[in-house]
Amino acid sequence: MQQKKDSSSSSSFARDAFAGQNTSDRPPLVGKEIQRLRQEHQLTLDELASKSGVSKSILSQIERDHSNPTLSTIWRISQALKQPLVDMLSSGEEKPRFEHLKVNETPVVSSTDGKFVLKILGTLGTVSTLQWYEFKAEEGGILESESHGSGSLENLTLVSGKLLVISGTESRELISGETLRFLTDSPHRLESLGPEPAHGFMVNLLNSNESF
Amino acid sequence: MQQKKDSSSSSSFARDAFAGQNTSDRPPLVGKEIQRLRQEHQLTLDELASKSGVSKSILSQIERDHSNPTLSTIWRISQALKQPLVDMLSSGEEKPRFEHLKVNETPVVSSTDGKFVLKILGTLGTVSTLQWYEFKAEEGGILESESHGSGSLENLTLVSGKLLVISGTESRELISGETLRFLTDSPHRLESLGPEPAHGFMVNLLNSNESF
DNA sequence: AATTTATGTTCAAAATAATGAACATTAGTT
DNA sequence: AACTAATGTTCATTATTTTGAACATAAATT
Repeated sequence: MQQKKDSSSSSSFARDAFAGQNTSDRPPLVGKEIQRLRQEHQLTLDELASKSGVSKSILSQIERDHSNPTLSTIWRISQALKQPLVDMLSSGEEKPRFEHLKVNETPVVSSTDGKFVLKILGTLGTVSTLQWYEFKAEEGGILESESHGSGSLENLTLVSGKLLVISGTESRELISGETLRFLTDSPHRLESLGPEPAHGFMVNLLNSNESF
Repeated sequence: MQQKKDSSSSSSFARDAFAGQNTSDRPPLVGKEIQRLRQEHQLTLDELASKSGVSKSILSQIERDHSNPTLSTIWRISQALKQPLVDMLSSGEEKPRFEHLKVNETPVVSSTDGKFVLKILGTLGTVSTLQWYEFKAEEGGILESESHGSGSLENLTLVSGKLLVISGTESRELISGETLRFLTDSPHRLESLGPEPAHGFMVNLLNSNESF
């Protein structure tokens, strides 16, 4: 069962040359994204190949969008890069429209007793889909927040101190240097456990997925 | 690599029998989900085949998880069913409420001399449009970047230290507590002026098609 | 410069996903 | 029941992905 094997152009899949923004009438081009992630993790093709179990050569082709990977292949790569498969695919796809998203609820940040201080570093445009903050909280400082709407995601990185995070029924304890991401489609709460003040960084993506 | 063309079980991919919840150590099983969507739309295999351009027979196999579809195949199906590709894949995957990155799991990038260290905090879901970092740079540490594309915006907040920012022909000096936003549609460079190490956060908005 | 070392790219072969036609099965009609 | 229409499954073939090894290229070392 062989046939031609045109060696120069390889598969008919390759929309040659570039891997720009997906204009939404073609499957997403994951090559650039995979390459970016691999390099961020400081892995070579060989290393990623052995981590993921996907051969080096096909990795090379996928990164250059010369191959049309199989679901299981993409999945194994995403595992090795510790990246949710879905995120890897959505990178090029429909870019989050920052334009008009209905803000179903303006996030209310309630600082209880002044022990929890939020510095608002930035918001994107007039539409609140993205906000980021620096926070400092002395021992016992508490920040309680309402739901930010379904699909919203909070990203915490702790520089120093200890922080207890409760979302829904679950909770986690964060120590210095760690990062935690969690859904904020329900009320949640941050508490500085001390003894030294908690200091960190927070990025909120609101309604990032939409889809409803 | 062995083969054997076992005709009855077809590919080695099929994890036989069921397509239940993905326990997250296998690629997602999309069969059930695709079948559900097709039936919701009241389409027969023939109809979906002609709408999607994917052959009826492979549709049948995919629905029963007897095949390991190609990215382009899944994409064509998702288009025909008017379903965001990403949603189709995530159906089975139970998304963890929390993603907890321990200290040594946070990807780190550093300059060649090791004086400028970037911790990559987030690339979730928005990968190509939004990235954020924590950085630490001892005196003399330098980070040089290419253009991030037109319309890209970089946001720096300095927690401590002094930082020189050069973008294009302009430059600014940042001191502790200050925030700077600037366009990164040209190569740019950050330099820690010391004497104490520069420490801060960086948020990059890439190519946000926004009119400026 | 010559040799290694590290990294990415191509090549022939092998595994397997995709196709169209034949087959099977069910449901509806006469 | 027998016939037909509708739907889904299997089969042989073809088209492509995937692999491992050989190759290319650049960077580092002798």
